[in-house]
Amino acid sequence: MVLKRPYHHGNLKPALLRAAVELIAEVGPAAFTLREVARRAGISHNAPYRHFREKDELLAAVATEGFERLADALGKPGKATRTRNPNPALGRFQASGLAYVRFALRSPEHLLVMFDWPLAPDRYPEPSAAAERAFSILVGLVEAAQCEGSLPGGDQLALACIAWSLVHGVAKLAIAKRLPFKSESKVLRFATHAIKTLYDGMGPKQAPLQ
Amino acid sequence: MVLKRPYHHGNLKPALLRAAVELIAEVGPAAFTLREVARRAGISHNAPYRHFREKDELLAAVATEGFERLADALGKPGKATRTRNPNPALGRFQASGLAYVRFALRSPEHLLVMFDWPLAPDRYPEPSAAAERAFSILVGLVEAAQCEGSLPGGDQLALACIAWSLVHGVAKLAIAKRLPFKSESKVLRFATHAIKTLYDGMGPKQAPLQ
DNA sequence: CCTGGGTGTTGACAGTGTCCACTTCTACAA
DNA sequence: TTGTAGAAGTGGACACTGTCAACACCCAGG
Repeated sequence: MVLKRPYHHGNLKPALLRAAVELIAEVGPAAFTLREVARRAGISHNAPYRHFREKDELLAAVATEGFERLADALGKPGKATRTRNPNPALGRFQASGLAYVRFALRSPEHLLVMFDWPLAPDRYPEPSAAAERAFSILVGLVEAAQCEGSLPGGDQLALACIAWSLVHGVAKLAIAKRLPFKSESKVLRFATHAIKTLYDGMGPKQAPLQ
Repeated sequence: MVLKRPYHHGNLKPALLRAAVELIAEVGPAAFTLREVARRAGISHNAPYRHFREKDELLAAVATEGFERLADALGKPGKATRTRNPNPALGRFQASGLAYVRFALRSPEHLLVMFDWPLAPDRYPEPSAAAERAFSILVGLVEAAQCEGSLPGGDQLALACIAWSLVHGVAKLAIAKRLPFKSESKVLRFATHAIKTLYDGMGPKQAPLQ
């Protein structure tokens, strides 16, 4: 009795997504190959074209998935946020920065595709839309902290962009192994320090943007 | 009388470097093609192999050139630094952050190769070495500001890394067009604001890293 | 039962990085 | 001045890639 894989895979699309992420984790997005993904999924080199118009569409799906997971990570309160914290909104804001870096360290392959793979935004609007959603979560956290009085009022967008830039820089440099911190915990401690430093500079008495 | 290109190009290597940077500026590092570079330089598809072992070696040369130009930009005092400034070292430190962002905006193709192209550091040590040199300039600026008293003493490395992370994040997000600032001048104004905010948080009374 | 269309396969083509053998020219020694 | 070794450039080949077209399979709904 022959145990053969059926002609139809069943749910190839998610399997392709998983295999793609795995492959990117191994060889990076540049050396990523549609045919190798197909090989790993045990199908012919053309089967992916039944589920994705082209290579970039698969990568766009990976990027979208990444932004959604990032949004989840940013939105989650984080267990370190104490209930007796006098500034809970501030705690969540700072925790989200740490969550950003943690996400990058644990899913570098997603981050690479999300930010380093050039996808024409008009051909693939979904990743951009998911990115907007994630960013709006950050803006919301800034606004909450402003209401709470733990961040200066005024330009939420600028404040959010500054915070985003800092944690994005930490994340990118860390996964490129360009920071002198090797272990995940050391990077996270550094990130905490960086976030605190930036927050100290944001203090309520700060001057407006020019 | 036939006006023909001589069999030997003369100085093909720099011509290839220039053509490579141009092509990357047009299509990005991912779609960058050695054969197209050769075409643009008006030579056969194999001539580049007389000057670069492989495609990655050409890209490594681009990255090295980028880090050297970045180091130059960081080291230059910057015309905005006033001679009557009470804290000249601090001024140079902050100006270097702005120079980082300016460099990214004016040479995005270099920055992309420098940070987003995965080169095995053991096979291509030169870009890493040039990166080290650039980073050490930043550390030097931090130390000078510490001597001057305009930055807190202590862990220069951590301070430099925080500053680097911030401007790197601004630079990467800006050239990926993910910041809500379109013109170069607006991005630079935002970067100035971000740097100032971070500096305010670094103030001399800051707590040590955990 | 039968049939349309979604899913998967095989084959093909142009373009790529890289290897090899070959040609052309330059620089330097005799 | 001449000869020649070797640097610089050429053309062809190979395996591999993304993508297209034509075909095979098989599950749903009539």
